[in-house]
Amino acid sequence: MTLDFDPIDEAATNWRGAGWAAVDAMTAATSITRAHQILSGRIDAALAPVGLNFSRFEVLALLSFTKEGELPLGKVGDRLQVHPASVTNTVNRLEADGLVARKPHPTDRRTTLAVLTRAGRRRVEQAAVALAEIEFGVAGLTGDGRRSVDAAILELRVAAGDFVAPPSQRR
Amino acid sequence: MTLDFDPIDEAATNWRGAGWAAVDAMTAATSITRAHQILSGRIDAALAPVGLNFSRFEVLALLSFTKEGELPLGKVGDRLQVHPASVTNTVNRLEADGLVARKPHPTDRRTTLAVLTRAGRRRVEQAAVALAEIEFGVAGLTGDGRRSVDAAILELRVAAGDFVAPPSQRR
DNA sequence: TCCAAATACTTTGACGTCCAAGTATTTGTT
DNA sequence: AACAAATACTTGGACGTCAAAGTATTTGGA
Repeated sequence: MTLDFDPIDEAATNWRGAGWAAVDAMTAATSITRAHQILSGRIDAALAPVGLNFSRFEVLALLSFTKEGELPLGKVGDRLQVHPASVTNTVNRLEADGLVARKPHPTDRRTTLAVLTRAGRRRVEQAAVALAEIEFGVAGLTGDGRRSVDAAILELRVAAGDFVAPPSQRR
Repeated sequence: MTLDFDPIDEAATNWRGAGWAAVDAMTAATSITRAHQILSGRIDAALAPVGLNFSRFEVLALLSFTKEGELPLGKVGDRLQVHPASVTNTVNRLEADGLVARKPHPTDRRTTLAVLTRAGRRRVEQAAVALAEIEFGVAGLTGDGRRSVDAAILELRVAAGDFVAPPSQRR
């Protein structure tokens, strides 16, 4: 299945040949798309034995960082930048596995809290270890590569309005 | 919805606080994941008025680069790095829209060819223009940023075995 | 005080992706 | 020549994502 040429390089050549514009933008977008494919495959493979996928892991990790191990579902969606319906779905599955529980908000009855259970806390620790072992799928990226990816994508995220204040200090 | 802090920066702080390893790998992976989210949202939005999504566009573009405007479904999957079942699904929809047609392979009866129709060729041209207009969603990335993303991800793709020969010359 | 608008979550449905299994055909070996 | 293995595609099922609509509750004015 391995090709004997760089498919992105090839695509760039084809685009130029067809007289299509924005070739450098196309290669950047394609690179990012392919990188995501690679990472997500590796990450889900590493998490499968632990009984999680990346979405579920992200929710558990987020909860584990809070003081009480709980957060309104809406906040979870905001922080992870996913659709409310996806949060509902993810929390449903985590709840079915006993890794989080739903709890009514003490003062706002519209709101539901996701609470990390003891099992959930154990599980997220295992998952963090599993992910660290595979370096989050970025094995192959050098330190320089990682930093330049972070920096470049920071521009993109800021331009996309992910957040407003300048980053305090990215290390 | 816009946060007043960088969520990835925040995550890095939390990970360090929890004593979890591979923080720099985590931020790189998260950056790429988020970048993909941003791009794919912008790209699909730009393609929707044209009546395509990115997968369908990729298939049409690939076909348009071939001499005859046709390719076996398996080759399509190889080049676009997607699962055979996804190719079947995508081609089904393109066929329903009259943008490609299926045709038996002249000598190998196991194989099916996807052939670009005249409507398909018109459509892919429109889509290419629409994508160029939004710079493939990477507006916000400078030229330097695009080049460094390409270069870094090239390492990753090579390490992942996407292709074997060294890139001829990535500009 | 009252009520329209905003907010929070869930439900339903359309799509997309992958895996696993099934069918058809070709290849490679004996 | 015969047949097991490989190849090519499709089908069906599990999951994930989002959009739109529905329900419940709270907010902010008039």
